[in-house]
Amino acid sequence: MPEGHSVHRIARQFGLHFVGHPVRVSSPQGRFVDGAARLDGHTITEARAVGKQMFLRFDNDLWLRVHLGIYGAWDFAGDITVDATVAAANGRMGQTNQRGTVADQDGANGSESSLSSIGAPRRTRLRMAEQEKLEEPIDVFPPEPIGAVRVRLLTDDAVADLRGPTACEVLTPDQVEATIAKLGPDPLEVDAAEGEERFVSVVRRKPTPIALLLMDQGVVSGIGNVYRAELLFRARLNPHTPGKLVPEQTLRELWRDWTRLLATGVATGQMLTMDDLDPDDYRKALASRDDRHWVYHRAGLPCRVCGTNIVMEELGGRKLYWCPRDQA
DNA sequence: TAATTATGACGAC
DNA sequence: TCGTCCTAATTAC
Repeated sequence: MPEGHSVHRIARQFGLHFVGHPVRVSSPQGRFVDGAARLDGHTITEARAVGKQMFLRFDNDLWLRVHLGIYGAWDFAGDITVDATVAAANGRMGQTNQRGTVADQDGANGSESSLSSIGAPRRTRLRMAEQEKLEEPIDVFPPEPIGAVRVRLLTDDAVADLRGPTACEVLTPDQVEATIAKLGPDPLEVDAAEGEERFVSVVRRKPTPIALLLMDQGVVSGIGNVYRAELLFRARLNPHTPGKLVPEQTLRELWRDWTRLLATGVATGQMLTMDDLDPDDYRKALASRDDRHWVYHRAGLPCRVCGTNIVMEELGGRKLYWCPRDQA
């Protein structure tokens, strides 16, 4: 799935172009007709991300909860925002004048600056999932829904189509609160010190391998299989170490590193887990998933630090990648 | 054209 | 621990 960074970016897209607007809500696929009817015609008042879940609040005090699961995606079209890093990663720099709104951004460290609105309105089409992909511009607004669209949110200027979610449901405020209460801290949602204390105290009580705890959304929110593998390598921590045996200082550093990686991910739209790349390696990292990580998806390839072959094993039904030497 | 894969999570045993 | 659900892109044949 879209790990935590993507969900925050999607929530931001909704914040920019849907919050404050009345929306037509429909289910072209037909599997969310009743839910859509409860929201249709209402104005979105808030877009919020916690971990891998997004919550949209409507002015009738109902919420839409969406979890993209392993392959869900949002397709946006119309007046939407594409930031410069994503445009660059899609090889579309210099063509943005025909593609709606582009947000300027510092390339290498990904900090945001101004928004610049350029060119033809309501033309851009952007898929937001674990990656973001700029598609061919639309020629009529709104475009016909393509494929299995569970829910369509339509304003005068923008449309968002949801496909393949693992969860898409209407919730009351109490139900939203209960859902969020079950989640571990999200660095972008909680006070930094409080989040760190919650994370450390929960992990220190458990005999479970740290690799499983990092993926447990009740322990910490937003980490998926890529960030999990990369965080453990960055900490040079053996994935099988029981939570209670990980030194407290290491756990604090893990939390802070997650905070950093998440911020970078939200800023750039990419899971860039190798720091301080030179410009050439940075371009490679943007261009290819396989040049972006220390260990993820590198089974059998030499470790970038020590040259030992990266190991892949199944743990809890998911693939775990790690360096048996550096993370001994 | 079919099989495979994917950055989740849940419920039944 | 296993099966199941949701969809699309990629790879194999």
